Amino acid sequence: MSRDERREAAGPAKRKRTPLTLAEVVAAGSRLLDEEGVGGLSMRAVARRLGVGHGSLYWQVRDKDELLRLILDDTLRDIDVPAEGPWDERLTRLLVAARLALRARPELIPVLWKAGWDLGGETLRVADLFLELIAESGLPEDEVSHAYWTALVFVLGFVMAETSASTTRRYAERPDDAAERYPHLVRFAPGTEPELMDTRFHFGLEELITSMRARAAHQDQHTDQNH
Amino acid sequence: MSRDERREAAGPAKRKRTPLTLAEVVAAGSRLLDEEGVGGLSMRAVARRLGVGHGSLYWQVRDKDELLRLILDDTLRDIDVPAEGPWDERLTRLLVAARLALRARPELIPVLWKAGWDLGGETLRVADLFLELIAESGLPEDEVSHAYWTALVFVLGFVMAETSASTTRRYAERPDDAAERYPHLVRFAPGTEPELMDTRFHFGLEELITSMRARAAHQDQHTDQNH
DNA sequence: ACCCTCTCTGGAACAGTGTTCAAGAGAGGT
DNA sequence: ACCTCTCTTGAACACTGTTCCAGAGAGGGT
Repeated sequence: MSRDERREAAGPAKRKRTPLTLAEVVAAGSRLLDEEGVGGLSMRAVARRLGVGHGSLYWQVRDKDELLRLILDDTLRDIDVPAEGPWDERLTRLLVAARLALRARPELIPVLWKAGWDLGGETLRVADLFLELIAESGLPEDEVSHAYWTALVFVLGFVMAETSASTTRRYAERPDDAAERYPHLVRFAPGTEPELMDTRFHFGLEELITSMRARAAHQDQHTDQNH
Repeated sequence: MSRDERREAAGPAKRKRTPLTLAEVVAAGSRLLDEEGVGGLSMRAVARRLGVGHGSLYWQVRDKDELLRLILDDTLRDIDVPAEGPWDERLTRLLVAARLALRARPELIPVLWKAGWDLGGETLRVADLFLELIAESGLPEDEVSHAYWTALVFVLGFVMAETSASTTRRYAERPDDAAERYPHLVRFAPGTEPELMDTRFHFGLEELITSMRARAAHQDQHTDQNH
């Protein structure tokens, strides 16, 4: 923030090379994350990609952690939702968008986790929108935060599970005595084909929203009785 | 596995020091994880704690990843459930136990994640038990795996969220224009006191199981009509 | 008793990491 | 022309995981 202001006040200065903006660093980091994964995202690699000494990055960014947080915030920028419409439809859209955004860069989930949600403006924007939609459902006030957690946790956990390298399917592939030791795993071993994951996501989402609707209706009934 | 057999076949051999078992390495790793966190859990630190050269560890363990997987498996060992009783009660117990076990060592969640669930015997045992209890609910067969995912994802995401360093509460503490920019966050900012997290966990769990019961009942109805 | 083998140890070495720092280049303002 | 203040650079530091190799030392065979 204060760094940006300094930068703007200084105008379009030209140093040896064009002066290396924060945006460039974040962009390079994002590209590197997409192409090489977290393993390839080192400060030195980012610098190399920008044709810059690795020490220079620390002028734009305090930490590697800060860089990761900025990349996360940038990733959440795309998440949005139509301004009008029924709350349940808008909430569905929001969670679908969140799933897609996180799934594109699942390595950022630990960042979101470690940082304790105390992040950039985009993250806060999405969280606020999230709460707005849930509050709109008509849930009793003290249940809003519960529903928020449940939904948040659902998306986070889901993306984590679906981006898991290999999956439970492997249980069934165990050669030896798998069928005896883990009969239910072998019987129900859940597949992870993309279409299946999609239906599973919407299945869980629908359950979430249905339950919210039911509680909200119950609340309405109560309110009516009181008037 | 094959390493253990080798070890047993060789008998209680005495080398320079007592011969450094796999169990010792895992135990030292676990203690280190508990006391210092993931950051303190380096191969060299484990070796130092055992009074052993760091190269020696690689005789017991292929990787640091393998060590982490063994620690995870050890952590899940405590998870169990009474053999008798109604499925919903047993499932509740299982998920509560899973929450507690993971919460004690949340740093292992990424291990579970990266390893793609393809882990040690304890992990498989728990997953099998998990599926058994869900299947017992009477859910239609193709919905068992859906419910498994939903519940799994709930526990994983929940522990992740609740062990988040700081939390959404901080939103409200933003000094400047937070109330204008994030009104819903400020209004509903969910606290994270331990008791609150407990009720939230059971709230979500109850919703999960209620929805399972409803679907199972629906299924019964269908079955009755077919007979 | 010898010796040989095979398991295991200790420590050096390698390539990599994030971060700090002193030295200095190059614009902007005076 | 100067000085200042921003920014770049590459070396340096303290780590990391992993590999490798010279050996120590016990067990079994002769």
